[in-house]
Amino acid sequence: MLRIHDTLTDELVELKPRIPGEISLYACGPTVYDHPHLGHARQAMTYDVARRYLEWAGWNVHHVANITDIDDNIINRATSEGVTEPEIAQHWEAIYLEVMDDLNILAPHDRPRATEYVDEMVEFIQVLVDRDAAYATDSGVYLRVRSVEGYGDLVHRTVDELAEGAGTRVEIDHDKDDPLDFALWKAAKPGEPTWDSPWGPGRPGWHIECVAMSLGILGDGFDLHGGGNDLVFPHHTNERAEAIAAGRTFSRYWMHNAMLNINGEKMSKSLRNYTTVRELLDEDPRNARALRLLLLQTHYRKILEINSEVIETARAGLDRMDAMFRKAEAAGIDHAAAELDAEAVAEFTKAMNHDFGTPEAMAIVFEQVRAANGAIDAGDPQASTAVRTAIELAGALGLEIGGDNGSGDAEGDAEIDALVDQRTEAKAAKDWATADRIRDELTERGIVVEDTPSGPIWRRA
RNA sequence: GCACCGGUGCCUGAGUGGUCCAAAGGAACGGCCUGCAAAGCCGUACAGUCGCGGGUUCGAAUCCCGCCCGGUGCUCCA
Repeated sequence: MLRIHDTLTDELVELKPRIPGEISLYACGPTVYDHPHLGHARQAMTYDVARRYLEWAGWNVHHVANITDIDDNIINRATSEGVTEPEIAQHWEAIYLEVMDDLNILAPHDRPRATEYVDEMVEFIQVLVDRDAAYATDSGVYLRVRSVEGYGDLVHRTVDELAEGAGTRVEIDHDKDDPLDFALWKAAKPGEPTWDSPWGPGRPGWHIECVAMSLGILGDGFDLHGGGNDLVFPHHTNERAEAIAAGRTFSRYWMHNAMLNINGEKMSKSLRNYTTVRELLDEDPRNARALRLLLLQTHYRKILEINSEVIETARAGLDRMDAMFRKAEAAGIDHAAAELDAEAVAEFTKAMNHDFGTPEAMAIVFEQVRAANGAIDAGDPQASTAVRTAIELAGALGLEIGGDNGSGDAEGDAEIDALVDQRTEAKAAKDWATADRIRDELTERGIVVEDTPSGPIWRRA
């Protein structure tokens, strides 16, 4: 039984899919106008892990993640750089996709773009206008928020409580019937990209794209909608309102991942305290896996303090897993065909079925790593099971054990192999001085030599 | 101002009524292994009890009340 924390009810509930055995998941994607930062990586990875686990557990998952390629930020950036909006969007989308790939995040089954769904959005808005849930003014089309039953349910606030906060906006938005109302369609302003509509040329307003795309691709009553918890209000609240006002059934469960902190504060664009994913990967490509491990060791709904120190820590944990893998390979253990440890698999599944309990799941993986190391040292034939189980379970969450930095066929490896052989010969002759000199030389070149019962193996530090 | 979330060992962090005299990873220390290392394994200390004070309960890190501290959302600003 799969249980998740549902934002709407604020309770741990059993996820009962619309179609048995199948889960439809819509995860909000980025607006492409700048470098993705670590917060975007956490968001994407949260749903990547969820999707991978569900698939591993035998569910048939339909994962949709959009690209928002038209909005104020894109227009502003295009204006300031003197280029067109599509140029900005295409440029940053390509970078986003590249970064996601580097992070080993699976491409969603569908990745719709907002600008490809404008017709559907217009049709959707027309329905809202026809139902008198929306009204047109000179500046655009607005949704009557107070006509929507349970508008603030997702944030657990009443409409009046929300209105209290929005009160001071009345004057600014003089066009609106009610300060809470928000734009579904924005009338064209000079120099902005526009599309035709029954209300004149303009462009999509708040979050209508996600409604059109999620319902368009996944259909009414799809299972799960996710995103960062900074989207709960107003973004997801408004999406939900639009769907309800149109008489549609929107997503039936909601999950939201927590933010990343730097020095105790939320990482965000406006605070300018973010690290881009590219910076992290340029520092060391292994950081892609280190970041995944770090995120897995923290529950997705908990704020995580992130800095170079905790990344280093995660990398050390990763080294431990990889060392186990190298040792197993060197010992000639045939783990690929080995059986899984049924008890560990059961515990892992139990942890994951409890609101994606990845920290517990990873604890189980590490226990298998320790068991594997011990068994390999002892020459225990059970070693292959532990090795296989660790690799399998980590792999189910997208973490590849033994993924990189081992000895291989890269440029210069033959030379290192030769040096390692020389050291082995010196050791055989008990010429410790020569052996240590060679090891020092290797160390200087960033190579670590590890002696095992089946001979030396080496890796890049 | 309103609301929400969090405060667990040196660090990152699991656990949300008994199986917890509190997982896992990292760092530290000791032992084994090694020619010496590295890696690994074993063990130890650090949480005298889970921010503080009350309460509920046979039983609380876990529930309730109050307080302190930190953060976030709305507001403001962009």
